[in-house]
Amino acid sequence: MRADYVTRPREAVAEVLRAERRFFSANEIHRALSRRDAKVSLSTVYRTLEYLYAKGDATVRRDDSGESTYMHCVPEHHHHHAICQRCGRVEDVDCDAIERFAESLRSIHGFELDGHRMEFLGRCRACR
Amino acid sequence: MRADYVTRPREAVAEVLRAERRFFSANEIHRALSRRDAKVSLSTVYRTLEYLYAKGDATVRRDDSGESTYMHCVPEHHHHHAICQRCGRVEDVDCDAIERFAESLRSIHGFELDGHRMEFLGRCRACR
DNA sequence: ATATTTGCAAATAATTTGCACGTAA
DNA sequence: TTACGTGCAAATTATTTGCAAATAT
Repeated sequence: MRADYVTRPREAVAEVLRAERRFFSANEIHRALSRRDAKVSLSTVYRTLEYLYAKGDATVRRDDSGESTYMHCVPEHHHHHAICQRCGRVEDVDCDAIERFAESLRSIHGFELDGHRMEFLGRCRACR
Repeated sequence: MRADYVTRPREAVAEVLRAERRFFSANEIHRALSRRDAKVSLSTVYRTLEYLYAKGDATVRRDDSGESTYMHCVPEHHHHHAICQRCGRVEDVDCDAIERFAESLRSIHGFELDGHRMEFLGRCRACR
């Protein structure tokens, strides 16, 4: 893993990410920083996102167009996301029932489970 | 949508897809065809996959590296996939309970649901 | 005949990499 | 000081597109 140097570009990228609870593409972050004083090269944005992800400070998600998008996060228990298709805001969805169901796959299909992934797409309360 | 001309490239791509119940990348299909007599250009493979998808004869999935992968399918009810991480074989997972849970999101989070996506990753019975 | 697909080469778009230079520790 | 991050330009990878030639109807 990369060393934990505290640098201006890293702080700048992390700040953009922390500003809103939604997924950002490398490009969005790059453009956001270009608008302000804080110019950071696109490749550094990519490297920083990778770094933050490795550190556990960000989650990744491939959107439908295949772009990687990143969201700030704090290390926490396993959960799923409800993503608003209008404002992009992300809500966490906890559900032990789903976890239990996932486990039951083993008996239903003889499927040894390593992991699972779920996403709920729709409109949040505010955007409805 | 594209017209339903029956052509050698289309038949060839569909044949590869039908041969195994797993997701194929455009490249895999292209290489598979190159090995045999049936050479088809990579761009045609892409166009054909898009065509098959539009027709409802294939499903798409972005794998973790961001590549689009396609699997042959027949029009059927909504379900989820259990994907073997070793052989790539895909099993369908039906679960009304999960559907109901997804719907309940509306009351739990005030989230108006358009759709949801789930994937189970692990080892199938044969690969365990 | 004529609409449509195909192959090829060139264009895009997202991402990665090599390397000289700047900077945090 | 010196190990490590940064910027830039070039490379890579997946995918798309324009267009003339081939083919299905």
